[in-house]
Amino acid sequence: MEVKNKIDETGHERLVRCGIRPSVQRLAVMNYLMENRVHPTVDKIFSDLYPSMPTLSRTTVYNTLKLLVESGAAIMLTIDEKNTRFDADTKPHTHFMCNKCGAVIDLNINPPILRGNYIDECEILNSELFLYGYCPECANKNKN
Amino acid sequence: MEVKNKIDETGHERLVRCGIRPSVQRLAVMNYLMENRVHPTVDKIFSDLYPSMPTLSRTTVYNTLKLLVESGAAIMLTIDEKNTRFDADTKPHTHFMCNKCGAVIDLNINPPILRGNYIDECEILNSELFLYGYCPECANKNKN
DNA sequence: TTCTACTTTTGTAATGATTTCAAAAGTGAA
DNA sequence: TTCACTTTTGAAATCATTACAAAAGTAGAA
Repeated sequence: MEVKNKIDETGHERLVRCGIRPSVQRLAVMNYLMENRVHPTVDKIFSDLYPSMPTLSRTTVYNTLKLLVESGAAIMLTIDEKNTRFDADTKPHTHFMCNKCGAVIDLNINPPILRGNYIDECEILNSELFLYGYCPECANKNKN
Repeated sequence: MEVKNKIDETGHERLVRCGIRPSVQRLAVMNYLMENRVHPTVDKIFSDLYPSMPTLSRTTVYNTLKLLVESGAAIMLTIDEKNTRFDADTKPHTHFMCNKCGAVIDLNINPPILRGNYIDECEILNSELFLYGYCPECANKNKN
């Protein structure tokens, strides 16, 4: 079985590879994303980093995440209607969101890779497969 | 070839079938969605209906769309990061958004139907396949 | 080292979508 | 017609995100 979420780069290496100058703040956000694979929201990232970086600004987190996504160092997920979420895993994979607790989880099924195809004359560049339902914990609670 | 977006119900029938009392405003929103299959945003729906219903409130459009989605009379799409979009077609189908002009289009490919399956112990209730790229018009413009 | 130009961060204010809420209007049955 | 209930309305509040300009940081040249 494939190792899930394997990362063979440090945050610093990822930034440099993607052409991003590694400032303290950018490194903190990049490392946070690589170490916390729960698809965190902006607010989660900010409030987790803030205690150890009390001068950190929310705007910087927004700026940095935008830069990471534009440079291909992370991806943005719109699976959660309420908040944008971010993921350091840039390889195509499938996401699941629990309707009850809101957790966003990576699933071990491959999404259809359609990049480069034309469907109904539309040129496909990328695809997202989002699944919704109950996560293992909430599915169990539901049975009782 | 399958007829795309075939509708065999009136807006009134759809509301009743879904257990929604058909007020003037609800009927207007339901009919608008059934007649305008472009996955409109809340604001688009409101501003198109407003001229012929000058007492209509934006809040009513929000309330009504929420009710339609909860009752299964429409679906909500998070394909567009900026605005929630709505679709009267509740059958599983695939959506495409143009990276350039922002148009959201139905595609003639079937998304994987996973309802009822368990994947990585997650109970799947529904799925969304979102594709991004260039729509026919924008793909052509790109070539010049 | 100091100067200078450039990049990045910061905090506040603005924006825009959505929700809250309570009053007003509408509806339907007795 | 009254009464209880549902729905609509519009204003205010909320919340995520963006704009912006000042402050801070950085790095190379003199």
